[in-house]
Amino acid sequence: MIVTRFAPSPTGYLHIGGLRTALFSWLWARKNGGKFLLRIEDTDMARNSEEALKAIIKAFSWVGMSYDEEVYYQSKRFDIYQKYIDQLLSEGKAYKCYMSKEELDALREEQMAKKERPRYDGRYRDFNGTPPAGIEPAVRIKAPLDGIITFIDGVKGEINISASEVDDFIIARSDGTPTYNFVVAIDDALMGITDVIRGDDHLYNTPKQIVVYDALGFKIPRFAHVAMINNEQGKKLSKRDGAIDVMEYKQNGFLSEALLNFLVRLGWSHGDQEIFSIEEMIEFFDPKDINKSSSSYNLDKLYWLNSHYIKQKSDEELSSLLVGFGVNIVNHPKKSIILNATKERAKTLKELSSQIKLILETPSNYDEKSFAKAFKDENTKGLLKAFGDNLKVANPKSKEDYHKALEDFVAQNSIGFGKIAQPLRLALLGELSGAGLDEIMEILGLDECLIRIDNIIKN
RNA sequence: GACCCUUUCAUCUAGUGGCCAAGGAUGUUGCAUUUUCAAUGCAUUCACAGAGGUUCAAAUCCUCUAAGGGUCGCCA
Repeated sequence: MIVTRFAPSPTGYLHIGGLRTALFSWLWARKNGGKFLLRIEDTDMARNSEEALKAIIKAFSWVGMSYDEEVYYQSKRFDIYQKYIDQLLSEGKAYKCYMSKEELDALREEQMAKKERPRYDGRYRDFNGTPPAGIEPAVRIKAPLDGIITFIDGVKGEINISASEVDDFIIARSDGTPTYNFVVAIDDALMGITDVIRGDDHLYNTPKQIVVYDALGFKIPRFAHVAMINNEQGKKLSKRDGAIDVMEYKQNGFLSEALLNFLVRLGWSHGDQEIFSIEEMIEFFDPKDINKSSSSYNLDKLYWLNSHYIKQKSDEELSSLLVGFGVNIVNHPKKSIILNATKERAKTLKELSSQIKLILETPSNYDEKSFAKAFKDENTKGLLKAFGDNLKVANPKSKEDYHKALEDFVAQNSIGFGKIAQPLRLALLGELSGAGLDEIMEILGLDECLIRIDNIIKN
């Protein structure tokens, strides 16, 4: 059984980098009929934010990634960790360190000055004298002193880190609370995680966690470290960058399936295929096909994907999605004509909603430049009026009727289509570009068309 | 500074020694279509980081160089 997990710390919003590794983990579990767990890494109480936690769960539900079992909170599992700290202490695999913060800083500075990699020097590793007074000790684990820590990374291949690079790191702070690398290893082992898929900023935590696995006699899972996503400037995505908060994509009118499709192709591929339904992602995903190199994201492709998925959506789905963008056509009798007229020219739901609003709302004013352009010919108003009169007589019903009315009018007056089309569009939409005139008029109906034509003539 | 990772078009990528004078997609530009804007179709543009090896043969293997990234907390 494959068990994967996503283990964010609730210190910021979920950004697309996190969403992508979560997606990879989720796909791998679903593909194998395994489990995908959600675990909140909140051991550092001072830095937790309730809001951030809610945002993460909200984002998960938006994209439709379901997790198994309940959400695990590390802050509720301290007694478990304590047990293992005591165990390691009594087995002599961990020890108390009485070094003060100041001493530690001094040591680090000294090592930096000598151009060495800063690391704990092990001074309390075999200490059995009288501890200094007034200092609450932290607990450190005994890391191997020599040799090489090796693991096979599912993405990068064999990774070798010499043991001298891994110091006796702290597993419990002086206030008794356990630290990240310790609890991650314990939880992953206890929860039976078989595949740890995470960002490669954790690559260096892996040897530390292996030290914990070994000390506790746990089985080491498979690791797959996914390279980072960079921003368009090729720099690391920052959590503070509001534009990349997952929920902002929703607010900006992106469909979750477009975002997921976009993310799955960032660092992963399946031949030349670009469009993946969720089912196909699950079917084809394999961590072995994840790229080693980091990638930068490119909004153009997301827009392309998004318009693709907008066109795929049913009228029912689209119209209910649009409610969130201030357009309610759920029960509109001409819903499907409206959507057909507009969805081809919208890259986002936001754009779609404003296209629809343009049609549904009677224009109250006209852009000066556009007006001047469309009405630069003095006869234009007269032409529009004549067209309105013709319409009244023709009494068109369908978009074919309207089309015929237009054609007839152009033929009768021997003018180019553009002569009437541009002013008419401005009259109907208040804009010079947008949906086809036939469709717009069918949606509006004869009366509203005449009102709008009349309005612009009076302008 | 030390250690680790990475390097194919502007961007995402295919590619595991011959099928590659490098394929797909987005973007660009052009043409067609059209009442506008789109959409669509067709075409166009653009890359193996560099230098040395190994080999009959290298984008693919090896070495070095360069550039980018990551990590060095009683943060996660």
